[in-house]
Amino acid sequence: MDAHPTRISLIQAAIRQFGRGGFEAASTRTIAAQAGTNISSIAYHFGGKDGLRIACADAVAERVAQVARPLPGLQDRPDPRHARLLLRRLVRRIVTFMIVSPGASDAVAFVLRELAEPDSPVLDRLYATLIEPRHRALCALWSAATGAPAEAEEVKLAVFSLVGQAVYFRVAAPIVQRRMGWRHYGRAEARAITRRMLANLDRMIGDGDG
Amino acid sequence: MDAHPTRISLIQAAIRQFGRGGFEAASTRTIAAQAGTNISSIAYHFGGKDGLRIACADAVAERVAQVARPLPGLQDRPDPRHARLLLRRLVRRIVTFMIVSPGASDAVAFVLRELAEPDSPVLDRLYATLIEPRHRALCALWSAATGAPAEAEEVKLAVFSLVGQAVYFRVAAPIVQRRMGWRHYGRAEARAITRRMLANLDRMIGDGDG
DNA sequence: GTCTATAAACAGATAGAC
DNA sequence: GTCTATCTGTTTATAGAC
Repeated sequence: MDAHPTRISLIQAAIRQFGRGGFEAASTRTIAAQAGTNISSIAYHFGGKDGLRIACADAVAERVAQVARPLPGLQDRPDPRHARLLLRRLVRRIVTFMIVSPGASDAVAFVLRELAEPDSPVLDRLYATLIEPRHRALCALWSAATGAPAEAEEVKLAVFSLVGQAVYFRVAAPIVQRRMGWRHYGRAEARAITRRMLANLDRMIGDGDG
Repeated sequence: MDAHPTRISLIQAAIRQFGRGGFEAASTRTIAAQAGTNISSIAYHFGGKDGLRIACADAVAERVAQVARPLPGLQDRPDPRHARLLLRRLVRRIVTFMIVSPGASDAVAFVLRELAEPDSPVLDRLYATLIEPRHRALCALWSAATGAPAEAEEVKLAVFSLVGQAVYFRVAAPIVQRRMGWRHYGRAEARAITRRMLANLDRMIGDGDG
């Protein structure tokens, strides 16, 4: 909420550290040092390490919400061709965000770690603010593109399949890059991944019933 | 290598703990207690916590190698229809292994954590023994099914897309289950995921050039 | 091989100066 | 708000009894 510079630096450093080795592996000392401030600032601004964790979850959720802001409203139901176009645009945006934007690696790793932990203290928060609304929106678009009901099991699983691919390309980057012979994720690599994911999307949507 | 019972118990407990909160979050005390032995056993059998980490990586790689043993040899090149059949069978097997087999959750989480860490001490090992050979085999099958060259960029990315979906369904299980309204991953849930992934596979392979 | 006891380094939290 | 200093508990590693 607050735009205090120390607060922001701490959150940024914490997402990085939490994303790399996990919450418990990151030490408040390292985070504070990387943020260019003192350890006690964490207690002052967030009440402790756990408070910092929550603040990180909120920060990521808010950042993603801003990137995904111009999503078409759920109320207007586009025709199949338009829905497919919007889905393609979203896939492009997701891949671009995840692959090329700096810092996305740590943010995605942080979120996935929290999502994987069954009793993470921020799981409810992330699900309600980040996962659920966006997954629901994608299901609605998928439904408009294919004609299947938006809340059908098949549709929900299809959307998970799609985002799962993107998440994997980001999180498993070290081995993907090694297998592909890539030195890093740059524009060319992002383009190749985008091409593949768009092809997957088109085929999964098919000509109707998927 | 050794079949010493304490060794095995320790590895099993360690994979579980490493998979849940990450390597650094797991304490040797907890691991030893869960294995029903003393902390010092870790130093004795593995030289220390790092040695245990390596032993875990080898254990998972070996276990997967056993499950994936009856893979068709790379030298014989099946015709497209047969290749598609084999791919479908492999998808079934992968989902079954990941979703329903007990303990797979922790093993997958452990491996993914190591793969995500760019300078994990066991990344090279896991890549060489677990990732590369299996990815290569899948690419060969994909090639046989579609006609595309096995080492083409598109093919390698397609295979990553496919396994990425399965990994995501496993690792992000808490939110998948919440969104799907599932209480856990059982036979019915595994069947639904398998159905979706087989549909994805069929469409991605298409009628040829994918 | 498995245990107890302990060492040395590290963690997060906090009291209080400024 | 930010710092230093310190408290308390926990970490891994290890020495040595059995």
